[in-house]
Amino acid sequence: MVPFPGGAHGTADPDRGATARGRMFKLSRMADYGVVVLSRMARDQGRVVTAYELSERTGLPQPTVAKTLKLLTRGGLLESHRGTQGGYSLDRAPTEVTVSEIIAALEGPVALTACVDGSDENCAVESLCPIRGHWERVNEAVKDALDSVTLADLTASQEEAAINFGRPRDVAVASDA
Amino acid sequence: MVPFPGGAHGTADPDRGATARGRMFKLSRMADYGVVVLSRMARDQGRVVTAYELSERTGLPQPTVAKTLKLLTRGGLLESHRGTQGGYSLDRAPTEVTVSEIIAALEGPVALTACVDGSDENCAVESLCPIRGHWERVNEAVKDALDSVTLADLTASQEEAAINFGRPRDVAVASDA
DNA sequence: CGGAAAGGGGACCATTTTCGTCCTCTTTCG
DNA sequence: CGAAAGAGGACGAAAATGGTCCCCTTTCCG
Repeated sequence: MVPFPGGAHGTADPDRGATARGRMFKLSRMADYGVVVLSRMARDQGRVVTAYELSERTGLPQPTVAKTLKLLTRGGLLESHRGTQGGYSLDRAPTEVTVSEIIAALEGPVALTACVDGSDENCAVESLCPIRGHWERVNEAVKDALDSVTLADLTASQEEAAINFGRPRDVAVASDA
Repeated sequence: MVPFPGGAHGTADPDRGATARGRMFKLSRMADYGVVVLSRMARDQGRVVTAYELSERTGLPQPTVAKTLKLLTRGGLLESHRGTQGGYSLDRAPTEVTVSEIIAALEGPVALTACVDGSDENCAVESLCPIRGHWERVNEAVKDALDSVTLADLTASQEEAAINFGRPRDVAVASDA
């Protein structure tokens, strides 16, 4: 299968010599698509675009883009217009859309472990479990972090980003908080 | 299989009516184990314990605990002692161990998308991709958040937590912005 | 000096998630 | 009323995760 290798940003990375296998906080590919799509929409903010047009413009497969758009709509990030001449529009300014919302729309609400979010069932080590509920602190921290970054932040200076393709990532380790 | 239902905190949660299926930032179960194990070790800080003892004390299966301990050791969070009378010890104070480190040891370094961490390969929508490198900001934010919570924070007032077993989750996903 | 108690490092398999696609229904414009 | 869109969900293939096991090395102790 794999219609376009590695998705939007290439997750095809069979082995890396890291400490452990994966990548901590692996953002789902859907979320990635979400941002790509939203960013593209931000360029003609307010305008109504169809899923098909967006798929063309982003280079992502149409069915996937459609799915993404549906989820973003449910999440309250897009306004949908049905019927002929329909499509989707971004009615909020990119500065008003947080990454947290985007991810929440595509992956569900923020919650790290099961015992964080109200499932009081089957904790096999109930009596011993020393954490019980303390992941919430972490949860909060992450949520706050995600709330602090907006779609606009991600979209900003995209030209620059295009130019710097292949750059050493000096950008990292910015903000203090 | 499923030797002990739902792992340390119970991930058995077939369906929830949330916007999307999953749980944003699903922390891997390994990380959960890691914290459980480390917390238990923190109780007799400095003392050397065997994987077997820890498995008994936490209620988690021995092989899994062993694996977890190995990873934590590689990650530099534990000191291991081989041979008879060997075991593991926590030589840093719980206040000096960040959640970020724990997760990194068990899941790999912080990185949200592939194009964040220096892999400049196969971005299917290279020319169109408006983000290219801007996830780094998010990445940073999350990393910082994780750096700000220590093992001590998670372990603190565990008695209290035990009492609040089954509480309504007012804490979760609170904060506004 | 040899055996038993530990940990080290992987291989391996089963289960769970994720994701990408498709199909059918509803809405709305012309 | 018909065509162009979105809504919603079912499904199947592929990938990630997790849990176990096995064999090797180290070290203590008799």
